[in-house]
Amino acid sequence: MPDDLTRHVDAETALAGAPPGHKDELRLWLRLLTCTTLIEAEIRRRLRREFDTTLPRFDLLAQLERAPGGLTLGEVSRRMMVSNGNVTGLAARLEEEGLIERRVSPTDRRAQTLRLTARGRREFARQSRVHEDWIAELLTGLAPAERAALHALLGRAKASVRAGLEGEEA
Amino acid sequence: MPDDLTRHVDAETALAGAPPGHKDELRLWLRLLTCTTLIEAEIRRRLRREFDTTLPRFDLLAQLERAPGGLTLGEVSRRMMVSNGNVTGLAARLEEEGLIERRVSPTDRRAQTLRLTARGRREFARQSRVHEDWIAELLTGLAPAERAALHALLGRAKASVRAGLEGEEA
DNA sequence: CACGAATGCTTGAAGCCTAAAATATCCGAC
DNA sequence: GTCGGATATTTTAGGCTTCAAGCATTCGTG
Repeated sequence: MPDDLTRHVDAETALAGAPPGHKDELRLWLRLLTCTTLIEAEIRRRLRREFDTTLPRFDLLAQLERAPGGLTLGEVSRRMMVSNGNVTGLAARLEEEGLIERRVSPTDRRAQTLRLTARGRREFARQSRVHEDWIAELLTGLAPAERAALHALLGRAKASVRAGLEGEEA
Repeated sequence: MPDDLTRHVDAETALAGAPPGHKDELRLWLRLLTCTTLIEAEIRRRLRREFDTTLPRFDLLAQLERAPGGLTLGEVSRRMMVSNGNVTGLAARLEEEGLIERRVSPTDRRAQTLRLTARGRREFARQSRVHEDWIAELLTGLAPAERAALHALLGRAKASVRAGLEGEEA
């Protein structure tokens, strides 16, 4: 008879019916979270120091940069994976700073389209050039093959998570 | 109706048509961020729904659970990778809820040690059991070998990022 | 012992973020 | 046309988060 693995598991876990050994997944998640947090904190710090701006502001500008026709607040909210109310405030601040402008949609009076102003486009170009270098710099410790492998595995992880999200199986 | 974040399109997908070029590292970073954000948002949502709590609260309890002797606010702040002021407020709320207690350190009157109360220990046990299952559930789409490979690559990424952090080259 | 630097924590101002409720508009079925 | 459900946005209340400034205490060094 091979090892009796159940002897190493406490009764409570065994009774729960769930397969034990979930510590692995937990460790993976914690490491994923640590990596992201480290990079994100560093990028935030540099954005603040170099450009006196924040990551959400930068992200919103990035969304608009990629959508020359502009985006509604709702589209921005979906792409940034944040709430609608969040975008309302963010857009208000950016508009106040003259980086974006809002226009009521001609076809739908409920919706407003956000666009970069000339100044916003200029400012974002300035920021994004440097931002891209920062990211590359932080990830230079990985060989190209490692980056490719990591990208692929994260793609698998993303698919797994999406499959497990509630309210998506219907 | 509340915002339904699960329906949101992630930033990376929205970027699929972005101008090509030299953006491997950027794509990798965006995918990493997307994965983390997806999991984190789902965990936050479930914590709120099932336990009427938040991720930072849960994380702080988790830190204390792992440190039976208690931790000072500063140690908690370092382990959670958040600011001191953040922990001050978080601890105040948890203490108010009776889940943790604070005690002035006998050896250093500046420092305060945080500990779980009996109730805090019970509550965290209840939450963490389920939390662990959630994580495992979200990552079941990955084969064990994939999880191991991802864990290793993230370890490499973490090392790369740490090497690139400012003020750490000395 | 004294004093300046370092450490532990708190406070305050500002911004980020969510969920839920409220408002306005659109659209389709009758 | 009009009514009801869906959609786009804003508002509100509350929590999270940071940075910077400030207070209290400790430590190292002269």
